[in-house]
Amino acid sequence: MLKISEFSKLTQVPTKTLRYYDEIGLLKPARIDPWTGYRFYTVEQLPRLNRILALKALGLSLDQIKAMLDEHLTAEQIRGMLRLKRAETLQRLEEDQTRLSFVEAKLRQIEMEGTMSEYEVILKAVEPIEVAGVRDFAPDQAHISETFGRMYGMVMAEVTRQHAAFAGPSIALYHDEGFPETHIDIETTQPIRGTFHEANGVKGYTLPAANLACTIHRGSFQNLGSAYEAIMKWIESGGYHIVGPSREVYLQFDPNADPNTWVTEIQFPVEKG
Amino acid sequence: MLKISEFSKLTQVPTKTLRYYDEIGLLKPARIDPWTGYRFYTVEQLPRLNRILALKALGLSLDQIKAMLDEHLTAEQIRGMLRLKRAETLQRLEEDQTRLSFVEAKLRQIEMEGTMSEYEVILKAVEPIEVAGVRDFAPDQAHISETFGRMYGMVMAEVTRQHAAFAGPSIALYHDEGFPETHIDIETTQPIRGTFHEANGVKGYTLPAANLACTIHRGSFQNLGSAYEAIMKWIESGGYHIVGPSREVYLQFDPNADPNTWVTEIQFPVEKG
DNA sequence: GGTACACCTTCCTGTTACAGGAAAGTCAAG
DNA sequence: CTTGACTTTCCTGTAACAGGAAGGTGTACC
Repeated sequence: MLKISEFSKLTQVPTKTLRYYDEIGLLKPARIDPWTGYRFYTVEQLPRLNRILALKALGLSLDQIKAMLDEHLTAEQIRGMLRLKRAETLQRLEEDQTRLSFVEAKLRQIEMEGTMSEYEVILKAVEPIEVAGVRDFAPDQAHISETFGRMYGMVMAEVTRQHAAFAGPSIALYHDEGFPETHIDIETTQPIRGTFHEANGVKGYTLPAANLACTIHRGSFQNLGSAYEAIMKWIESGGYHIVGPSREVYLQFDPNADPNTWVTEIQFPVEKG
Repeated sequence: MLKISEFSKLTQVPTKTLRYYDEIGLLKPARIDPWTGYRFYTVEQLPRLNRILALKALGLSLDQIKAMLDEHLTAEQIRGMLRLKRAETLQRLEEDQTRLSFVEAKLRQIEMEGTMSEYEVILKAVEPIEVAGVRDFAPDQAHISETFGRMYGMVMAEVTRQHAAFAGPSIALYHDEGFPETHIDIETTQPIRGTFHEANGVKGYTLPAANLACTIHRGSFQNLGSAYEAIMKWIESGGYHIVGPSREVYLQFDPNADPNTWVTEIQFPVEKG
């Protein structure tokens, strides 16, 4: 018969933990003095405690351990729990690996620039988006904004004509990889709710679901470049690659207002590996 | 001005989380209607939220993020936090790797044997232990127990003669690697408290601190073999290796009692890699 | 026999980053 | 005016304990 502190010294398990295991019924003392309430353990309880510690080292929860020890599960059930745990561990492993490369990238960046970056890139999964839109070529970089305006006007006219309800800020897509000088393949869309019929060159369709690497840019479009750079760096340092056209979401855009009030989100569909 | 659910849809962050961030002062709404209490956000707050999410993705706590954003730390402090996080992540990564190999080993074992094993092996770190002991050779396997008895008698006699206080169950050490047939290098020790002077062939010294792979065996010493096997398998599957003599701790041993009551812990000092 | 000190008990709080849900007030559409 | 979608605050629960308070116990020592 060992007092709790003796058992604790023997097993390296703190008394707090032993009392907790008693409380949740995972490891009851061999005897409890009914008068003083003192807990007494025996060396015969060591194998059980060892089993508990071993299963805990595998990452199982105390609830699971209790089930494994007390409700003598079938081998199949135990296999199931272990397979699940294996999958979880594997996933956490991969997450931690990307986390590690991001931390290291951020460290390098701070070493270089001496400060936190202006743009923070995050990954988000978006659902498919129903839109009305047009896709066309801008003749060259100098006429992008003009072409855009024309395309956007077409979309707006048709959306209002069909009384379609807006379902969020408008989104532009850039289908080229890189930044070609001429024949720039761009697309202007407006998310809508409800049905939409193709008319006057404006089509109704759905932007696919995607995992997007995103960042937010504030101010005029002239300085979008560094936002794009930040995303590129992020994609590279996380081991991702681009799997579709980039998007620009015009969260706040009024051509008549001060460009400093404009807010744009830049998004690149990416995949791991 | 966006209501909380609109901001939530825009950012993919649940309203619960936004309210929580408000509560802890991490992201206050741009305006709170003083009459209704409704929270209102603006797109200008997106960059801050993005920064929060990006830092969270690096594994930083909300407290740390708050400090980074609000108490504009020096670049040096930020570097420190990131370096710490890098170290933590790296460690978790390694832990998860060994955890994964253990889970896989256990899975294989269950596939083979169809049940949980009798012996569970755990790793524990032990402090140095002051002992009185003798080391000698047993002529062959058949005379181990006899030699042991003689050595143990010597130790006990000298410990009681010097009035040294016992400090735990006695420990045997096996210095050979493998199991030689003759000239077996064994050591018998008794942990004690206080000073001890070498006399009659019994020395006082200290067993070194170590990381030990341990398991508990119940019953007579004849069946110790499978306990040793279990530890060996564990050591191999975890990528450890043996770095010193194995120990047997006689937690409960009375030669006159039923051997089924005996409890022995087997320990191998190990290191990673 | 008293006392100091180590040890034991129960009970309460705090940890992290929210999730679930109840009760009650608010807003816009039909 | 009603309905339904939203909003608020507040309470509880999560996992596995750690820290500490208040009060009872055991024993060694003077």
